[in-house]
Amino acid sequence: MANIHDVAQRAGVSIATVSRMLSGENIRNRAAVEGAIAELGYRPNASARGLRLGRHHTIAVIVPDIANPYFATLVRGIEERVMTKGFRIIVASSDEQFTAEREVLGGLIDAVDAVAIVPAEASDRTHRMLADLGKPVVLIDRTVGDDPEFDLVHVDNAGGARMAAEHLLSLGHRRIGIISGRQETLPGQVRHKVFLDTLSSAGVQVEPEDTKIGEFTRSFGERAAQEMIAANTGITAVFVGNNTMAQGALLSLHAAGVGIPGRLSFLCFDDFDLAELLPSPVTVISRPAIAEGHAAADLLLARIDDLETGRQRKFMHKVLPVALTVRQSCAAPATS
Amino acid sequence: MANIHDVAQRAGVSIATVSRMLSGENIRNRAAVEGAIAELGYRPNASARGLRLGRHHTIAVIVPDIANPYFATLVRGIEERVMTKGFRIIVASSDEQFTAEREVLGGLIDAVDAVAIVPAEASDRTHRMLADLGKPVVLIDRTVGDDPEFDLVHVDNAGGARMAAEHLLSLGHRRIGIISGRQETLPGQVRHKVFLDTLSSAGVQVEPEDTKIGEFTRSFGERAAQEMIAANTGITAVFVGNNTMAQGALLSLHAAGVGIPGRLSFLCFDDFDLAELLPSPVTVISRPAIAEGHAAADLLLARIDDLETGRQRKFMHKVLPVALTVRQSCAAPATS
DNA sequence: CACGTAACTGAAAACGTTTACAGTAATTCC
DNA sequence: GGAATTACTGTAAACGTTTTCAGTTACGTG
Repeated sequence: MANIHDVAQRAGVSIATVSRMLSGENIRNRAAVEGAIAELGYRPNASARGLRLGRHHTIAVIVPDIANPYFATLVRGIEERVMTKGFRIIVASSDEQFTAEREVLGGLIDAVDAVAIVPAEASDRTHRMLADLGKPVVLIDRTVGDDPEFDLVHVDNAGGARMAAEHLLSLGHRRIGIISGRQETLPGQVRHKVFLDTLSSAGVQVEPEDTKIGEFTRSFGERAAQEMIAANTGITAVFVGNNTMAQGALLSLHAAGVGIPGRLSFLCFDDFDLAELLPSPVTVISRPAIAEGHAAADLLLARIDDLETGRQRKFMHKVLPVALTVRQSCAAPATS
Repeated sequence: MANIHDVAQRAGVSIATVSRMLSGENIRNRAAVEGAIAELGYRPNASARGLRLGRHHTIAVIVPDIANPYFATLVRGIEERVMTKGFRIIVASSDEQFTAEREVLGGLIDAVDAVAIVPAEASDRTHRMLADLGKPVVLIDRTVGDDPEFDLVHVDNAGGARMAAEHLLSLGHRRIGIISGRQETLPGQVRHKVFLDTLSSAGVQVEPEDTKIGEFTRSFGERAAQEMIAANTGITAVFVGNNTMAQGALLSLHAAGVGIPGRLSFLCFDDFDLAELLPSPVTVISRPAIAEGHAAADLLLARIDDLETGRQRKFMHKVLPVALTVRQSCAAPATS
């Protein structure tokens, strides 16, 4: 494997001249150096460059679980965008554990230029940990602590929840259930609150027994739906806070023979594969995961650029639009 | 950010002594060094270590598309396993392009210890490119070139295809269609061939007009199913070579109002989310993506170990079992 | 006590690259 | 022609870590 010394010797110049040419400076005998590089198949050593420059052209991407389709798509969006600028991504799954985040980032922070993270916790300790990294950070979907010390990208949770509530109201639903994610997370809290507030301003209240709050997991969705079925409180519609919980809830409703939308209208935040092929194709608030990844990447790349040019810029808060995708899982409540 | 010089100064020893202690050697004043490390929050610089050692504790993982649920799960399996050995993963999506693979690997090969790849091509040029990397490589699912110069992990394509054929035969199907992936790829070829051979040994032939071969994509699946519907040759069952194509085929069949299994029995290789919730829950050959990732990681970690101990070992070829998961998309052909 | 050995130490060099500084040659201007 | 300026060069040091080699100290044995 050829190094810069080999190239310099072959071209009859110093290693400094080779390096300069690679950095875009003019040199006298460009042809000889280019020829040597091609003949030797030379590529600069990334570790050496990173060590000398303190810049690695690498982004750390931390998500709860790379196998989750939403996060996988988000990562794809980030990858696509940073790749166009010669960057690559290191990926790690946190399993919603702060300790995993801290461990991973501690071990690789001096080999990356910036961090994109879907944080496990909204806590002050996460806030501090991220601030102490001394690298640009973009939060995705969720906030940490109180100070606006990081860039943030998220979808229009409020707008989506409002659309969901209005859709169910417009169909005539008045006894409505909700399955929400953890209230310490931005998506969990905002979707929940805005859905309730929108109903409330139309004079509709969601009862405590019709409210389930827990993890954004499939198994929680299953359990929540099972409990609602068992409680049999007469809800005619349910709003589920994300697609993973919704998949679990659908399994339970199916197993219990609950007809959708005949007995229960069903609407969830986030789309998922084959939603349109289910017995009652699911009405969803759909979001652009790829675009969200692109937006996060753009914010980080801009931040990295700022570091090099010495520019100071305020923290950005970017909100991506969502859309109501009406399929067939919602109908007016049965009159009997 | 503290470096090893800071630690050495604070502990009153040389940097060599600090380094030795970190490498597990005995030193006289261990307490002082450990104390200095803790007080300064010192972590070794990964780039410097990698440069000096030529070892990075990093694995490159190249898959066609990280947003594809199967590959995302595979990557998760790899991540889980290598992480237990202090390794991390750099991920890139090739979009089934050799040129992307070559570009990505060229840029990061000196920053990683090994490569796990689902190659875009079975070609000699891919074989050569991977061999020239001079690092351990494990192929996943697909082979390259002819020589067995790499470790390989794949699922039991032959076993799965055989089970699929036998299942349809046992139900009495005699006019059967097949939608297969590219024949230059191991999964595409083996699943196709063994399915046909199994039918053939029971005296059943698949007609050319009932055979569709193309990309392992959803859109190809859609198109293939559309063509089969339009051809209306009277097939009573179809076997689809993977889950992505199957999802596309299901969309087309649904749109055309083709009843499953009433008019057409449907069976595919690979499972997918919510398969059991479809109007006719899909019968699949299911495979263990996480376990496949684990197996690939284990082979690579063993290879890395070999490099350090100087051990020579033959190339491994690991085959993971698949299973027939019977749901309700297959029935005996209608008698009318 | 003298000698040999084991255990540890620090200085220096290595890994591959970038760049500051001093030097040289060529060009331009007065 | 001489002085100033520009454009380029190579040497040496930097980045943070690991490890070789030479040196020192402590211990055990005859």
